[in-house]
Amino acid sequence: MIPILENIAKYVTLTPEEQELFLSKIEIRKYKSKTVLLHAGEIATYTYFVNSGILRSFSINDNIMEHILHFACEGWWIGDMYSYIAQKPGNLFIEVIEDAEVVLISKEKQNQLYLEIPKLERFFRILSENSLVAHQERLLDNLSLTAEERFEKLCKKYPSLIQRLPQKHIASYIGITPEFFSKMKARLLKK
Amino acid sequence: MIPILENIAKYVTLTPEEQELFLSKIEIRKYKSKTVLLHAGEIATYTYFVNSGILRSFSINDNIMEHILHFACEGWWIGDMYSYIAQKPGNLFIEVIEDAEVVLISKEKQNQLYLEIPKLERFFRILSENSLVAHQERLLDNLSLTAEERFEKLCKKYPSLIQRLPQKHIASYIGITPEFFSKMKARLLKK
DNA sequence: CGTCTATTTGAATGTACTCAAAAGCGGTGG
DNA sequence: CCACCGCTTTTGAGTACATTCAAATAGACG
Repeated sequence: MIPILENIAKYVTLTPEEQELFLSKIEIRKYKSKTVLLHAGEIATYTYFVNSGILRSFSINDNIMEHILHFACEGWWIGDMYSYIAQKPGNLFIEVIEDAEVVLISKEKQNQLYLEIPKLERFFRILSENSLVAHQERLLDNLSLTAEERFEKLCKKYPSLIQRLPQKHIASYIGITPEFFSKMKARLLKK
Repeated sequence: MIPILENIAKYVTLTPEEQELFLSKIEIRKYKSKTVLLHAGEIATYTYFVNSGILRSFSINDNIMEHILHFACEGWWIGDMYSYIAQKPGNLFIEVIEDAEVVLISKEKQNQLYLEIPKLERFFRILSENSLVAHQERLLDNLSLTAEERFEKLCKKYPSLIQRLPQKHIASYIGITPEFFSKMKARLLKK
């Protein structure tokens, strides 16, 4: 079974014809690690679904510090939502962390799909709602937990993903410097 | 014009009949300041749209510290999205900050509306997407900016709302203690 | 094998927190 | 109308969590 159709099937049921139509609108591409699919300042043309590998989205402030918004491995969606929906230059980079096979949906094709398969409107509504809930939780975690607690929570939530990420990226995701992350880790191991 | 219909009209066009149907599914209630519309631990039955006044959503950790997720004044939506979509006990409180008139939509009625007026599926998709973008930006702000910068950004973004909020709530929203907020404010005034 | 990047370690620093106490303010009842 | 009570805001001292900068070490990859 095609992963992206499985993903859609979690929330809405497409007929075989609809599935065919959907597949005719998407592209599948492979990317090597470190490839940048979207640069800050560009207008996002695509939303991405990951078949294999890992992607990340991040912003850079003062041309120095990277801050990771999101990771996406197998079965996850990723993109610069702001730029994609507003069709204005965004602040996010989308980059490959681990060699990846990615499904691309263009804004244009997605709008066609909304009209041709109204069920997809529901699907992407549910997707947005779930993502919103996750971001709200993460926001509250950042407001209320220490770096150590945020790290432990992340480990419990995505144990297998953590092991595939360089720790500077984990540090960036939970909002601390790589140096502090290293010290924190040493402290945790002593327990 | 009825505010909530105006809000919907921003993104989708309802026929007069659809508007009537929509209005038949909602409730309008008035609440005094400090009323709690939803307690943590309860299952959220409603999503709220604010006609007048101000509401806030927040969580409490360790039974001590409050952390504000969201404010909503005239024309804004608010609720415990997690609890509402999962229909499980949530972690958020929804409370009135300033005497308010609120439109309530129940989960049940909303599901009916999705079937009766598919355009609303689109409307709430767009609403979720916009909210997601706002939360992503706030998350990145919390990762990359100092409390002072977050405060200045908030002031620029919602100048009129700020003036209606007690500063302990602003402090909580940007993720600092009321004491530190007070000191920070004194520092900013000296400039 | 060498180069480049990631991680570790340490010292000094900064941002924000905790606790405590005082001052300010707002609403309520007498 | 004012006095009081409770809550919010301010101020200060001491502390904790996390950063910066620098340098050493370890790892990854061509």
